[in-house]
Amino acid sequence: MPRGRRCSHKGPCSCEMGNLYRFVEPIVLVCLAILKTAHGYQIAQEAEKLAVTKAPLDVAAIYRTLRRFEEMGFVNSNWDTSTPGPARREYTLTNEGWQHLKDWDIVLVDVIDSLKTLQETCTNVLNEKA
Amino acid sequence: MPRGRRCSHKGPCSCEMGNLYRFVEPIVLVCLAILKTAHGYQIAQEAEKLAVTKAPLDVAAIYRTLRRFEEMGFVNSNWDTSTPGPARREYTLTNEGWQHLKDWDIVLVDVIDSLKTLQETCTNVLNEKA
DNA sequence: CCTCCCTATATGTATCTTACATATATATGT
DNA sequence: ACATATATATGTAAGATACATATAGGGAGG
Repeated sequence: MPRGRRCSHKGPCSCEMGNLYRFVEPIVLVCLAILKTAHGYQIAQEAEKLAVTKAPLDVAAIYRTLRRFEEMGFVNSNWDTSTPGPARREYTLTNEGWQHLKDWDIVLVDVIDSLKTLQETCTNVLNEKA
Repeated sequence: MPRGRRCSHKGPCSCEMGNLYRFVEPIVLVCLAILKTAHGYQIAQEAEKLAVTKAPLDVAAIYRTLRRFEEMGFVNSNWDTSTPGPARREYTLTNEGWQHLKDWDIVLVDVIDSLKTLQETCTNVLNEKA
């Protein structure tokens, strides 16, 4: 989001801080792991619960991530035309996809730990000044 | 960092996960708040303790962030030629800069909270599969 | 003197990611 | 007929990272 852009969320918001990483990749992986088989639109809805910022994930980013995952061998897909409405591309995780989720789990633990240190340092230096 | 790039860090690493956000902006602000007055190179060294990923912050990103902060009114700067060696551009936080740090503190708390939820969900779904 | 390294700032640019707009298409409700 | 929900896909500008490169002052060692 363009820096300084006004959004509808209350208080200082991640939306105004520039293009913060949205963790689309691990969120899509977790949603697929939960749903076992899912299409993009369904993942977009499930992902709202897991969004890292106050803004919902961009569906375009989700579709592109899924296509990239398929190129990388993390998911398999096939068209589902059995239901009424537009056709759905159904995705399921491969073993490589599950492994990638495991890797992300480890990385997330590291990132959270580092962010805690940063945030605590931030609070401390603000308190010292006041 | 290019996706899948090998790095020297042990185990699954944020370096291999694509261009993860490095939180350069809040890190530079915190370093400035700690050091009161500092130049870019000094911030780069202080920032290593606070880096969110295993890789140190890109010094180029730090210099560009400082110039942008000045445009935005978050810091003031002046050249320091009193010491031997190359001239240093000394930065100090303005009141607006301190306020921006406060905003980042709030955003970081939110982001950490959301990431915890994501990571816990990740671990749970991995355990359920195993 | 020359080379190497550290200090210090700055720019160039390819790639990645977000943000948002837009296009296409099927089906349902009013 | 029209709006809305479902569903996927592409286009593109702006933001951010990753890494290379350029410029310069100063100290250590051969």
